[in-house]
Amino acid sequence: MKWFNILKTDKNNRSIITEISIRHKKIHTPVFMPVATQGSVKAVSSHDIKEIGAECILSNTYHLYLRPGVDIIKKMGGLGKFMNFDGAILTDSGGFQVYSLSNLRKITENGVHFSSHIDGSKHFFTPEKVIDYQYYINSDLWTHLDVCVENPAEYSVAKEALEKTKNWAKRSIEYFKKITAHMEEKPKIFAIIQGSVYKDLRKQSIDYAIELGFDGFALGGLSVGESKNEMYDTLQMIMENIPHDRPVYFMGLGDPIDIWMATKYGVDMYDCVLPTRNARNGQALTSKGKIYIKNSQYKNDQSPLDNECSCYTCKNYTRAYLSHLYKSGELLSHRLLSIHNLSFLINQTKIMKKAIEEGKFEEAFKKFLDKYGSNK
RNA sequence: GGUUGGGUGGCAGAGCGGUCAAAUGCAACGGUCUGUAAAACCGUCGGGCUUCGCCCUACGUAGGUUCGAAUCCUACCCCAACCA
Repeated sequence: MKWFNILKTDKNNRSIITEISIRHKKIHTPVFMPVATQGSVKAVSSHDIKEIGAECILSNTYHLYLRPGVDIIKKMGGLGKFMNFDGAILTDSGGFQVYSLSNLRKITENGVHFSSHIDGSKHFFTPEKVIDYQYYINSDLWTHLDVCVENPAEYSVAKEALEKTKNWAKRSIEYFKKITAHMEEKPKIFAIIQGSVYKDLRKQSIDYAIELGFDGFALGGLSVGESKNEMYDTLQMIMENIPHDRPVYFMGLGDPIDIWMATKYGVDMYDCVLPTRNARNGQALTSKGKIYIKNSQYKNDQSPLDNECSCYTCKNYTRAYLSHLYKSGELLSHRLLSIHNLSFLINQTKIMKKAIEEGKFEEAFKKFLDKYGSNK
């Protein structure tokens, strides 16, 4: 049986629903994957994650390597057992930390030298080591070490980053094949597509990923400084050049409008810190747009965060209470807002699936925008 | 009743002749966040305007000294501690 199955495509655009089967777990796309950087979707328990309906979460090799250490995770039976989550787990390679911790690292041909953001200690990541670490973490979907550059990037800078990324991709998949050869239930590995906003570079990146035989495409180097229009243009160009015979994952996308848009272009998978981070910072996503729960207008508001939402938070608590919790610095506000925001995004993907199923994606998208508002 | 120390913006609390519409913190108000170094960060915060500046009202109250007072003097009103 194939592990990646296309269930339905919309006639008028590239939106698509698929089913991914990975090591006895199923992922239905389009899918939103909550981010559990350090083996925890911040503020929510694994029980909450399941209840929210997340089929897959994303964790981070770099962070788990530094703390608690991948050896400990291995000893605990892998990350799923460690954090008591039985859904699928995708791990980011640490490539994003190459970008976000740019002042703490040095890239060489062979890998990346890091100073730990925790204690300053020195570490060296190679493509092979990162594969090893994911083996210890025992995630289901792996990514290779890549070089992510901030936008806007000079062509030469983007090209150089891509060259390294390609080189590392090759080393990664070769080592991946070796290390997973004995495994009965093999994980899958995604290529990270780089190339900034440059068409020839992106094309080259895609072609090379196909040539090397990666299991999926992870679109990197987007939503890292470029304008929305540039991002959409680049995405469209990428999607026109990508064969959809394997999953396409847009790394780090979480704005609801962006997810709708990317799904229209054919993307299957998303992850983002936005719903959880913004929840902790007092912002709730609703079908009528985002709201700041601390704003004075909500302190007397007896309605739920979102009338159209049936998450645990919306079923049980008022905006007035959430406003009070947030302003009082009560930790419960983080949990309740995180549960809601994650539920909101996952619910959006459900709406998308249904619409694609019925061949009405465009209408559903328009309906969403009409209510949500097209202002960011 | 006496002595001493105080009364500063919503609160706490600096300032003790001009650079003060008044530090700082909190509160309040608004915003940012896209493969998490984030329960973080950024604005605004006396009023009014023709708003990269100007005008008005303000540091308990009322007078006074001074070119100039939140800052010095006098009286009064409060508050705190101590002494009768």
